Amino acid sequence: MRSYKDIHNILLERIKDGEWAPGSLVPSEADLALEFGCTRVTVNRAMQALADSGLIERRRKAGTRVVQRMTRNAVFEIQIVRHEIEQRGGSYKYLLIGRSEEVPPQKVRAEMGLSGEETLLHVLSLHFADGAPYQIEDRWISLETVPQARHEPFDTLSPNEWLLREIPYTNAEHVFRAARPEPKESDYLNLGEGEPVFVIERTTWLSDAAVTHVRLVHPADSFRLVTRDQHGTAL
Amino acid sequence: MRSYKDIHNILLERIKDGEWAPGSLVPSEADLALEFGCTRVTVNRAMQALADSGLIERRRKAGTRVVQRMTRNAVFEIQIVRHEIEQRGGSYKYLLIGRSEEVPPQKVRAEMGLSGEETLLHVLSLHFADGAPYQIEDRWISLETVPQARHEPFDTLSPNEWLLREIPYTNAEHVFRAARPEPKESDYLNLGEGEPVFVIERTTWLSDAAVTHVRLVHPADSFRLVTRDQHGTAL
DNA sequence: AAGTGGTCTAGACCACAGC
DNA sequence: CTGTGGTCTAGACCACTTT
Repeated sequence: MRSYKDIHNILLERIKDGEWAPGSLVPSEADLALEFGCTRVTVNRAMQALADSGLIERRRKAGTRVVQRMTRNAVFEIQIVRHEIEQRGGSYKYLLIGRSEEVPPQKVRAEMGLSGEETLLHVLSLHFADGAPYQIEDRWISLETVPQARHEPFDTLSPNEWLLREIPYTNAEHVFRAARPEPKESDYLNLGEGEPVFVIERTTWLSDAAVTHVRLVHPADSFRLVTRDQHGTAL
Repeated sequence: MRSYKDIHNILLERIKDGEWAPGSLVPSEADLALEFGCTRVTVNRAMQALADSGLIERRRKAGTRVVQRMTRNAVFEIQIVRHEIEQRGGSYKYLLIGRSEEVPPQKVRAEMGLSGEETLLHVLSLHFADGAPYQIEDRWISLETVPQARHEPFDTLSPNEWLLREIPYTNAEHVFRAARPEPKESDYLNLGEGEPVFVIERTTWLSDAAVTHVRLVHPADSFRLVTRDQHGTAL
């Protein structure tokens, strides 16, 4: 018996091997159903999986083609800083530097899509790995969207961890950059002369309502972001 | 009539709104089928989509639970550098600096999983946006996996573009870092004093056979990597 | 043993886009 | 108008895993 996963893998091989070249038309579902001795629905499931991973494009009547555009997606996982460090066997420490309610600078307001001059919760903190500064977390939290944050001291639990626990679902936008550190940052991170920093800026929303904006600053010499993408093993 | 997409969205809302809290058990397929007045298969498709995007976890007999794991995925798209620049309305230029067959340094061999001392094709080139250096492409190509590359001059078509066109499918691994530029790089990119670089290292495979390893170096002051993740709009 | 998800079949109707 | 994909139903059997 051939499952739709089997069929998916067979079709995948044909694309990989170039048997079905990029841009070429592949047989119709009905034909493939005949070939594999199964229902059209089963073939459909296999093809939909391939379409989801972006390897084929399907249009009614026009049929199914192997994609020509060869853009690839890379996925990386954002997790709690503490887990990130502990997973590598490192020892983790958290330090709260400051916590206050302020009107954020224009730049932050723009990122979060805020119009007025509302005050947000501003939390500045440091994360350490094995005793060395690992990350500055400079965060703004919307008290309108997340009023519970007002009562959180953030003295032992980082905003990063608290938010990921509390907020059930979000959309996010990330910016990654290399940069020269600001003097303060250089100080906090205990950076060597001329050492750049790796900056991640993330804004998250809960159904169109901005939740938080954070600037994460890492020493370049000890930080790298890694992804491992396996296009073929999905499903 | 309720399609599986409708059901998917309804269930998604329940997770977003916290009606189904993280870690909680959600009703069985049979129950939901009753609620929505459709077949269990239809509910199954909706739930599988949610499981695929990582929002729920399903185990036979144990049932389906909203995930507690607090990680988020960010996705970015790898595309041809030329398109990246032209899409922003910039003018693109390509310059080949060097092309030779060499034994790569140990570090590259390790990344690509090469054991022997085989010679690879080494191509060094520059990509310009609006006349300014945008990216150094320092690339090694396996002539075993991609023998066609031997006959490519790469004088007008970049390896980046050629490979993305020719190689139908790969797995990839990325490393992102901030770094101080090497003197040569600083020279090629025409960097200001003390300006760091943003480095992407990518290795790709075609079914376990290493295809290529590339080091992409960008001036930090003019480069940022952006992702926009919409957890909810998939499917 | 029993409950839950995983998947298949056979047949059907619809939606869309080329012709 | 017709071919192709998109999806649903009703019923069935199987595969896990927990009890």
